[in-house]
Amino acid sequence: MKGGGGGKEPPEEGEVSGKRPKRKCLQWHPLLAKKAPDFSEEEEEEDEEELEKEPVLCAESGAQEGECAGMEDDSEEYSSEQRARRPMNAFLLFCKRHRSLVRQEHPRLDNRGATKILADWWAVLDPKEKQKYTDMAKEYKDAFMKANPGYKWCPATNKPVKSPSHSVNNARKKVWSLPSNPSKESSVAKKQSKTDSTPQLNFAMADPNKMGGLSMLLLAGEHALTAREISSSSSQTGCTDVAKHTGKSALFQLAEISSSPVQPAGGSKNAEDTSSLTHVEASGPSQPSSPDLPKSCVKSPLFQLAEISSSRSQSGSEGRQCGQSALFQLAEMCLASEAEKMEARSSQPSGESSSLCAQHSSSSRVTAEHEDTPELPVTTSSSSSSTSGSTSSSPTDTTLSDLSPCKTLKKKKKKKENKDSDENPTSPKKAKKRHSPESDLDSVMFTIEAVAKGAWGSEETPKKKARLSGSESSSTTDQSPAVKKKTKPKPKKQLKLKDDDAEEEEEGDEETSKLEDVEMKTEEAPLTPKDECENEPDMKVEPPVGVEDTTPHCSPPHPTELEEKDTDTKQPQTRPEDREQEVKPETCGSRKSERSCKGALYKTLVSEGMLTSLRANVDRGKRGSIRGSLSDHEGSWNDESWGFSQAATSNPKKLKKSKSKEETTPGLGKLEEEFEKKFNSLPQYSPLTFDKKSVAVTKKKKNSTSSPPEPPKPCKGSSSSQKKTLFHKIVNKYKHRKEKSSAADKDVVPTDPTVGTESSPVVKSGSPCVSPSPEPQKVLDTPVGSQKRKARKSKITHLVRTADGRLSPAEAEDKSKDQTKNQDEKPFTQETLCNRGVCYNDPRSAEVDVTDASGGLPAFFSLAALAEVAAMENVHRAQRAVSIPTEGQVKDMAPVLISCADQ
DNA sequence: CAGAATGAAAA
DNA sequence: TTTTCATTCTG
Repeated sequence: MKGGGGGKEPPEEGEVSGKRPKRKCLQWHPLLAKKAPDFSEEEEEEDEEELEKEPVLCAESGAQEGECAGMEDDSEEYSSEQRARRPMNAFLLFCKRHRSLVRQEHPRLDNRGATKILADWWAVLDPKEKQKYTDMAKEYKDAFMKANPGYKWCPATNKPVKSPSHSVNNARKKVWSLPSNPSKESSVAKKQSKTDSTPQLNFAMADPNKMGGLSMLLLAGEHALTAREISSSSSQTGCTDVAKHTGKSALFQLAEISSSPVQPAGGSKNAEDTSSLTHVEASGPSQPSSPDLPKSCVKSPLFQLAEISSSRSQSGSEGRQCGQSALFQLAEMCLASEAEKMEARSSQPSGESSSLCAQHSSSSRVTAEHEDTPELPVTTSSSSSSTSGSTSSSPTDTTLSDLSPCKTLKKKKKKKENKDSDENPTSPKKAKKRHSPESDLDSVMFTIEAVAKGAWGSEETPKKKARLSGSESSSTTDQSPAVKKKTKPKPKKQLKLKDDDAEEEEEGDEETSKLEDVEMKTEEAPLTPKDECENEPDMKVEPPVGVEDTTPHCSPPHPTELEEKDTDTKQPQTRPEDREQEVKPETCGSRKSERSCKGALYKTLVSEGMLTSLRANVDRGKRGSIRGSLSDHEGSWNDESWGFSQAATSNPKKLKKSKSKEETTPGLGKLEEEFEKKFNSLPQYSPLTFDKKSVAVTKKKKNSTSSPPEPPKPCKGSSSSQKKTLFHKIVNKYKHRKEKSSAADKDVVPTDPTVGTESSPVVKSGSPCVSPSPEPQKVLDTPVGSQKRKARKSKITHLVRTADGRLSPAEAEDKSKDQTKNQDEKPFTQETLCNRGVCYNDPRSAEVDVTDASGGLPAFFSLAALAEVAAMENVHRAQRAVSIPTEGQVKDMAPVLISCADQ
């Protein structure tokens, strides 16, 4: 990463200090390194990763790293990173997957606290579930090792050994990327090549086509264009910028490709699109590349455009022009057949934009675009639809295609779907949506701008959302996006955006478009066989994304939940888009440097929560919906997936990076993607389950039973019945734990007077049920700080325990903490149960809740108690947001309550 | 940057 | 057995 070929340094810390900068970097692939050098910080990593892939390809083709990979990796990346990060263990995977949930539940809780909770959860987790994570971790590790044959866990020691820079670096790189391996290994391993090769190859395979093709195209185009650009043609201008960023574009492409996790099929649409694009290009500006592009390349054109736009954004003035040009290009591409028409149109816009370029104009446009925005999605869908006629059957379609490419492509890729069939259906829709030609242009522009801004990620996310939400989302929009936003459980991520109240309208439009997309997606989904499973889950997940939890767990409350979900989903969707819109204007308006703009925008978007929310939602959704089913299929992920992942992942990366801090998500390279996929497939347990568990535990503890630990069933399964089972399991586990901890229990406090309070933490926005908080209870039950681990030196201090077994001061402290937590958390537990059904949204009502809590439910609540709680929650909600009718909620809650009671 | 957790690997 | 380090991110 860091090093990336060219300017890699930039990236993170460059060499960071000797060791790793700490950045969060996931294990993205080193491959990317090449490209991005210039770019900035955030993207750098991503880009690099993406780029890496390319290199990888090269490497594969040749000796491996040969040039690209090897060089880059070795010299730069390695040096900078040194070694890949060690693969996460099961627990870490679990943490990664659930941390967001925990945080949501307990917004105030800092990570450490979250970690503790997670540890508790982990402890409670059923063996089966745990096993899943363990297996995943193992796979991950195995894959990693394949990639990095000689990888040593402890670099430090090793470091000294080799030349500091290289050897170490090598190790460091991301394991994932193959290329690195070879180089790394060079010293060490000689061995690896073969095993590694396979995975790598996969990478390479995917990459080369795409990457090479794209990059080549881009470059060629750039050159050609550059010359022209200068002249003025809008479209071409874009190219020039592109040239600089080509690398990036390549990355993007990769990313996109990668993003399409699963199937290559996605290419099909792309291919068509590309073809259209190619035509356009050919007709227009640069002739060269387009024809060559393979299907895989197809996307590339779009990407290129996007990239271009992005690049332009980065670059200052030129960038602007470029951006416009990019838009034009896109339009052109789309229009391909209609190129002429398009050109005419484009020319106009281009003239405006290009001349003024700038953002000034952009701002105005943006506003206009907002209106149009809805179209975009539509367009996207349409684009996908137009499979057959690469050139684009109708102008409208073409336009649509333009927009869509990004999104559609990604989606498609993921699915791998076969192109045509899917596309066809969609196309009609697209056509519908498409407004006037002009609008199309606008939309295109919009998209481009978005891209430039960094919306890319956002765009993607929206897509996902769309996908997820699918039918659901459609309805949802209305509700109260505002509510959630406001609520924002977690301040940070999700909601920065808040600003956007006004945007709601837009959102609605967008949603509609999204909906369409969704439909498209849905259609597509079926197509892909393998993916179907995954996809579906994903789809589901997505919807939830917006929402906090997916409901699976909470089956009972459904009605309300559903509504809420919808709303939630909406929000998320809206958010991103909103964000984009908002951002755009801002960024556009005052763009600073291109890059900064882009990065900033992107970040903002992400930070705002679009990304995060997405991620979180996704996770939840997956976990909820998928849970059981998905978890297992990892199966092949090692080689295949890796390969795949490598190929596909890009999107996520962006997200990650951008968000990296926040969520992390995808970011990785292909591997990562795969990894992520798998990761996502891992069951996510809703807090509820834990809560229940914890609750149960607490109760049980009291009882003292000795029930065996068995775990009942993993949560995965079904909701209602499962709940109970889970509950029991949990209880059992807890018992065990408690037994272990024995003395500590006291603190726990089964009762938790506070119970009522916590709902707020959940905040999360509305996540309906789930999020709420299981943790607390656990905390309560278990001594929070898991003292399990021996204390490390440093830790030891606080651990002191009295001989009695009672809390030592230290423990007392812990307990106190716990109590505090309890207040926050514990209350949740009970409430959570209720909540889950209820779904409260209070964003942060913790305070309020507390008051409520004072009322406190008894540890176990009677229905009445629950009802009260629910009522309170409702009230809160009403205050905040609104949307949810209290009465209705209450009704909804009833079932939930009942369920709780049952438990 | 420490630290909270768990786990895997290395010393 | 003890250390490192993987992830995440607040303070």
